Amino acid sequence: MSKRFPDRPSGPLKMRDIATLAGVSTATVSRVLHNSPLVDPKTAEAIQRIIKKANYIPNNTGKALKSGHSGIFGLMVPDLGNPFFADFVQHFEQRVVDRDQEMLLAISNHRPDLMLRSTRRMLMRGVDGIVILESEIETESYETVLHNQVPLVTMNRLVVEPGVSDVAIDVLSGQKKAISYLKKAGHRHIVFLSGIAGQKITEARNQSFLQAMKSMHLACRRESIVYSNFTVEGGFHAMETLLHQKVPVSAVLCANDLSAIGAHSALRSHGLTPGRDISIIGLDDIPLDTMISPPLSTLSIARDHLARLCYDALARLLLKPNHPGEQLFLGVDLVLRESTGPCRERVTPVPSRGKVRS
Amino acid sequence: MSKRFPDRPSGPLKMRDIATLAGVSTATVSRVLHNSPLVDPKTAEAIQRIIKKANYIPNNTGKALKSGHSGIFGLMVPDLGNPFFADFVQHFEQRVVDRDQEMLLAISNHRPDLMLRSTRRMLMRGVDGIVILESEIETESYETVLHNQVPLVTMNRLVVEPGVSDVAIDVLSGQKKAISYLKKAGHRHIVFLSGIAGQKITEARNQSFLQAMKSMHLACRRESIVYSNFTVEGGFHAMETLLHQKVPVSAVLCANDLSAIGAHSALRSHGLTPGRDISIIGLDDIPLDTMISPPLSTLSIARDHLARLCYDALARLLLKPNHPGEQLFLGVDLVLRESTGPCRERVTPVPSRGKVRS
DNA sequence: GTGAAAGCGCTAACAA
DNA sequence: TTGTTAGCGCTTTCAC
Repeated sequence: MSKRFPDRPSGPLKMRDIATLAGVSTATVSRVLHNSPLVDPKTAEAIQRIIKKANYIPNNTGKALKSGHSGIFGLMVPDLGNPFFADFVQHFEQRVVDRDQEMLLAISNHRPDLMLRSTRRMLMRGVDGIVILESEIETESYETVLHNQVPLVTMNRLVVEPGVSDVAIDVLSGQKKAISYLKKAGHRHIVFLSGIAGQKITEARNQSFLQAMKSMHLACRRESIVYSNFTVEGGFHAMETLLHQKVPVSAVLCANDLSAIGAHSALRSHGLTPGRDISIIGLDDIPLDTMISPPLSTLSIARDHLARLCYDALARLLLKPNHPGEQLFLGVDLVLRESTGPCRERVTPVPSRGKVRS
Repeated sequence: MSKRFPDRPSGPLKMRDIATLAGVSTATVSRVLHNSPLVDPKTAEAIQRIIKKANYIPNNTGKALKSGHSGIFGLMVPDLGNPFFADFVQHFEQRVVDRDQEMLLAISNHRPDLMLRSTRRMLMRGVDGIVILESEIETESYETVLHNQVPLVTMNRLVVEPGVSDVAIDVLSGQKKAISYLKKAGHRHIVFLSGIAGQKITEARNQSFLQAMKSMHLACRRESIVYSNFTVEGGFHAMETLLHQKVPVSAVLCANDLSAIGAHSALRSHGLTPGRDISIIGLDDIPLDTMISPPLSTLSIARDHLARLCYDALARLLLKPNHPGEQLFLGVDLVLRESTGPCRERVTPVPSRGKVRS
């Protein structure tokens, strides 16, 4: 690609150069590069040798222009600071490079303007498909993608259209697992430390939380759901508020591990011990969970599996031109560590008699 | 790029389509897209409107083929699980997209074979330049790059050649800051929890540690340097070994924060308190540092600055065809938190008199 | 101020 | 079995 040395004889070698060196046409070289059986083994071997010796690296730009496929996939994640996404990126990259394709990475930071720009840039580069790990997608950016007929895989949007598949975490069943465990451990006052207020996904998860509670015959009040922003700081503040307001709470289910760790930290800073005084359950299962004390119980999401699901869904869209799109789900596993334990209900003991509103 | 809908009228719009719609030639459309002053403002405006309405997105592949510049930069990092690299990637990406360029990310996992393959793939995609955050680069992969005349920026290699610049952390001055502080705090038995045995960078850092100790008039013995692998587990095991062998140690300087956190954890699991019984100083300054208890003192590396240094060095190589390459350094700051404190020398108290070998 | 045309590196009919 | 050739989408002289 580089033309940095216009004074030099040539710059990087082109197929033409190899062809000339070998005394054949570019077509033959191209065939050799694709292991076409149509070429004389002797010629092929000779050309292979020349390619090797000259250290020729084919220029994919030409190929992409011709074929209409770049072999590049766009991946957009909100934030690499969250180990969950960092890990996903690693798994996705591995899958992509195993197939000699590439990954164009964009960080969206939950910002619609960045999402739009990144989407546009990806389309300009001629990506073959896009995976967006954002559930709140602005219609505008989204339609730009659709309009350009590039297959898209989203996460947790629970919307499917032709050319657009979605992979969602099966949060409801996860919440049921967690709440079922907590109930058996004697917990009644369970709070959901949710995501960002106003987002569709947050609302959906609140609903599934309420549904899960209901299915376990546990009551909820308005204070049973508090909002945060998926960060440690956010979880810390949410928990602090909860404690200051003396909301009855013996267990907290969190929207993700980072906010759970924030809540964990808030508890400790109040002299409370997670798992003894108040139980905490996160969602994701990041390495950090086992590095804090006591280690965090969580609903584990298998990132390798998730990355595979996304990649394969994209591959399927790619394969079938008018694919209707599909909705996939990934289950989660309850991983019990030490931030959970039997209920002690220290904060506001359940009165022995009288009206308990919850 | 996509030819997924061969049955459809066309697929994504090309410049030709816009030209036809506007009743002009592709040359004019191209000029408009580049804000050329040579085009009639009225025509320009009309074309702009059409582009907007049709939601036309130029195909960069054609442009790249023509110009010889893809506007794509390759970034290779060893491991996104390390927050240091994840953070670097975020800063680098931001810098790249601010200039409407792209970032092709590859994870090398310290594996020479992956590094080589990734380098090849990047060259095939016609990247304009490459940044490799690996200090141990196999000659083979490296020469492939050089041979193809793509500018390269490496990290901590301390080797510079035409077309190849290096950005290095000024570890020596950092170690001096740390050791100076520790000495003032009364520490004499300072151990360096180093990197992977056998690597060039490890050897270099060992040497600078010895030099720093010497400059502070502190003695070293063979046990003053132990090896690890930059991970939490590695740091844990190294510290365990140190404790089991009853090596006299009152302070530990670590090769990075992750291994420091491992050492921290090992201390705690032995009932020792970092900062009180043994002091620990890391290197990097990752968010995790403040999430453990007691929080980790460290030598802070500014990732935003580092990313800028790398990007700008690459830009400079790109600008000047026969650039000789440059060696840059980034300083570190000692950040004191609670994993450091006055010496107590509990493990092996200094004898009041007699020969002290260290 | 605008258009025609060549060509970037590669592939794949089609010819030979 | 191999070569010739026509483009893929875009830029950019050069001519009008």
